[in-house]
Amino acid sequence: MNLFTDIRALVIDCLAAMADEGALPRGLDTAAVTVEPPRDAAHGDMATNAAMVLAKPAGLKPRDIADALAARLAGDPRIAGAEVAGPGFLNLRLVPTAWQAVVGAALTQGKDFGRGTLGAGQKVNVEFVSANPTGPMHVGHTRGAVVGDALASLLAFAGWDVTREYYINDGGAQVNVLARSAYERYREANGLTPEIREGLYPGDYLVPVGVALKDRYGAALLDQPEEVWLADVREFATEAMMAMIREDLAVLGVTMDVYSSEKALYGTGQIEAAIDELRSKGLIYEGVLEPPKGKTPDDWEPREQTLFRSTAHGDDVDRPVKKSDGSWTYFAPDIAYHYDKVKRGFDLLIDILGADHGGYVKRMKAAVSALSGGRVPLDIKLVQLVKLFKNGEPFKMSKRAGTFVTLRDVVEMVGPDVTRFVMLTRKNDAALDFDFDKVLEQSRDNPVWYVQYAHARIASVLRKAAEAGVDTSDAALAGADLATLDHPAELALMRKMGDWPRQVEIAARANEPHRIAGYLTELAADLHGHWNKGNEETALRFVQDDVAVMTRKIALARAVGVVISAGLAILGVTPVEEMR
RNA sequence: GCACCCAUAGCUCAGCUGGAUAGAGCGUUGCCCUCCGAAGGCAAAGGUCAGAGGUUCGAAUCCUCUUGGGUGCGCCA
Repeated sequence: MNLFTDIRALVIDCLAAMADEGALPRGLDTAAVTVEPPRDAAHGDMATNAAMVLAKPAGLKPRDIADALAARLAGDPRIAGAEVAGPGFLNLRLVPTAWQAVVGAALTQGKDFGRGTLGAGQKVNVEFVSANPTGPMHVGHTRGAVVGDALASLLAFAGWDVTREYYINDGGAQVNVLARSAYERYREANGLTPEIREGLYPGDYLVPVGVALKDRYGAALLDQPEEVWLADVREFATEAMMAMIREDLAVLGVTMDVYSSEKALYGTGQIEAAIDELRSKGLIYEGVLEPPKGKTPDDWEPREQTLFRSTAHGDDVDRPVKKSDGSWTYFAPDIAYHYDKVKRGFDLLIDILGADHGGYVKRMKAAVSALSGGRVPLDIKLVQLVKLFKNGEPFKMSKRAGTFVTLRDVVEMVGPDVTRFVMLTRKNDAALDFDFDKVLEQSRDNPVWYVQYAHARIASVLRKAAEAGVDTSDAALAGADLATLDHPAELALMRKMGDWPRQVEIAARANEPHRIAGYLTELAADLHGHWNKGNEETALRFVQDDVAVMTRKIALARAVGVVISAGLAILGVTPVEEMR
């Protein structure tokens, strides 16, 4: 149930009825009509802009439309009052039972409360992490992983058919570097001194890979030329890295539906097919690119290349798909990969990338636009970097070459729940400060703690109520008589809960899971505020002497708890029953 | 040089994809605190939404330009 869409539908119905009676012209476009909570709660429960939006096309004064609409809306049993305000806003007040029904809905629907139909079952592919399989995941990947996973959950909750996907960059030069690095560790495992030359990966996470290589090959690969061992070692090392990455993701609570391999695109004709598809649309040609103005590389020389006419689909310059030696650029397999996603029938593609890939956005959108004939939108979310702090001081791990702050480090220090929540407190395109101490702090300004504390408090009163003989099952609470739950503070809390389905929709529409974290923080603040009011006004407390009274109060508390846990579920955070 | 992102209270940030008097937290100031669960509560002060134009009934939000920061710019992915 979404009270806001319900009331909006009512408004639209009333407008249609007014048109039938000649009070409004027929055929007005009502798409811009909104029903939202007013900025100032004193204005009422909901506000609609209908009169202002329609005034011009209808050739009427906003005031006149608003008056007529108000009169008509007042006839609905859910509407307790409708008054015109400001430039033509129509402020609505709902009868208490309308809000009390939100509590009932939360209790009956449980974790499904707020689930929406915005996605209408359409297929969306969320590609995220896609870290090179050359080492453990670091903090930057962590944020991408969390944002992608939460976005996927959010879209699923909003009615999309979601696929979580990881693209393994196992086809480029960097996996050869990995192989050479692993080979040195293999030599080391055989008692030789490794030669970690400049440009190789020095991290000691490859030491066990070297040992494993020795277990498999013994000394057979020693003193052999690279041609002999490169492919085998590369495959072995890549698999080892992917196993490690999967474990890292598991630690964070992320499970992918599909792992796609770049390497698998080579030699199968898929890249050629994708480029041919573009060629058939006249978007592939041989040409020479201009050097970028103001920053000409030292070794620049004009070169004829195979180019994709991405400018025909909104890019700034055309992009090469083949290197000068005739091999594919990294862009070519990416085109093929996205072509594959289009062919798999997705209605929407989302890529989560690091902000350093910003220059990549336009060309990829151009490619998807061209390959899908404009059918499939590609939304690319750039995730900004995470700045680590410890006690307010910038935090760096030991300077030893090859060591950096890994996903594993972060999760081991603060736990997956805190990691995830904090990563979702900022919009993806803004840099995030992550302070190892502050995220564990038990205080008002730590949103993780604040939201969890609210949930724990609710769990606490539920336990108390159960001890006092209240049946605290959701089914029983849903049957409580809520009619007397009409204190302004209680109704305010219900209004906040009633906004939950709407927040889900807003967040899903914008592909912005961080909004869920923001909403939960607000809901927690309201719960705590309500709790504090109970200190003065005992009638507002959840725990009451009279069992019947307590049952209704507990129903309200539990309903808030349901919304918090539904929200946390989207973020992938486990709600706690008690604070320790 | 070009492209993309960012700029909101002293600090850290929200801000419903155009709505009413721009909101929280921290910090500051002043009161109150044996209260279901302690890790506080209430209130006040604090703003040229970087700047200038424009679109609109209405702009922090959209467009243009300027300033200041970040990222990227053929044969790396």
